[in-house]
Amino acid sequence: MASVVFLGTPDFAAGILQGLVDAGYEVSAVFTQPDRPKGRKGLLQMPPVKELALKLGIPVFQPVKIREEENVRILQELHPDFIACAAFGQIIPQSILDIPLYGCLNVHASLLPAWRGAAPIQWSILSGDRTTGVTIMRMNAGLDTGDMILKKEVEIGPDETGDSLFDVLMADGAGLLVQAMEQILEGSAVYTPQPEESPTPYAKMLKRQSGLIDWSQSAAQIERMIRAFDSWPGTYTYLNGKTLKILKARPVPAHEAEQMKQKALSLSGCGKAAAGEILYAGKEGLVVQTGDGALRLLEVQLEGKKRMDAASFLRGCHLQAGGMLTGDKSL
RNA sequence: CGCGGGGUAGAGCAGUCUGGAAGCUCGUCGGGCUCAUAACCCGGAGGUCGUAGGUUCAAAUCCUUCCCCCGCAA
Repeated sequence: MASVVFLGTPDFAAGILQGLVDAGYEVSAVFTQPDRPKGRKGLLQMPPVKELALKLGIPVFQPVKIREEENVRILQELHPDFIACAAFGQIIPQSILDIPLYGCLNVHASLLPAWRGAAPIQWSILSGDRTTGVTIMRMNAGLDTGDMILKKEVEIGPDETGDSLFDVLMADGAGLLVQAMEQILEGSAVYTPQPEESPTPYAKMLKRQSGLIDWSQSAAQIERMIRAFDSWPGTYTYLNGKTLKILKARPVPAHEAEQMKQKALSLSGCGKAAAGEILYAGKEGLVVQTGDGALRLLEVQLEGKKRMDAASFLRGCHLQAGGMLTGDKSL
């Protein structure tokens, strides 16, 4: 059986690694990011890939920079048939790409050339794509621009979240990677160059702050963001200066939204509902005005509190129509 | 010792500063009103106030120990 060196870091990568091992490949070493401080006590925590590798008895390397000569030499001495890479988090230099006999393969969670970059899953949901998928490619020096070997398309359901899509693409990606390796070994693999231009913007890496809700966007857009960013990086807004995470929401049908708006306006007696204004808080849930349409919040979490459904939240919070959710903590 | 919020009835909270009868909203159970109801009215059940000590005539409340949950930062 061919020998493989695996490069990867998060859960997604661990799933791929498991797939390789299950398929019977001899994984001679794993490279992953260094342990990082995590959690409230700042304890060092190993990346999921390291955890799995240790369990499987595979040697683990955690270079800060894999491109350094020492690591290149280690890889050379391993004489891998393949290098398999999934969400490693570091750029792989040409000197390493040249090492494996059959090339350096990457599992990328989009249908390339769409959504090149670090967060393809979230970006595909966020932008409202109906489908996405996973692509196995032979890596080159560019960023997710290598020749494609296999692809699998996956539907994005109306309730799809970043997490649920991760699970699906991880399983499919693992299977597809194994399949691609088999094809390469028997010489039947077909390498398809990517078009130079991607049909989408770059899937930029997300930060915590990416999850701040802009209430002037449409209800549909915000709802997609909530699903796409679940569970990382999550979405949030501010209520009376406190962080309020929004975990689940649904757009309100137009006619219903209009009714609530009129009622809210007659109560407040002034102007018109602003984006972020709470139109309704009561038995029908918690409804917020957006730039286009209204959004019903179904599950929220105030800082310091547990996540809870809107009804529970309102019981303790005594919110009223007219309150504001804002992107500014000081308001 | 990174910063901070919290653990009170099945759920969500108030009460803690200024010790002195265990409360609120919802749910639940029973009854009533109603053509009817998730609406309204009346009544009931349900809590070792996270744990272990301490102070006190008296502790949810003050002091100390420990456990657990959560937000931020990294």
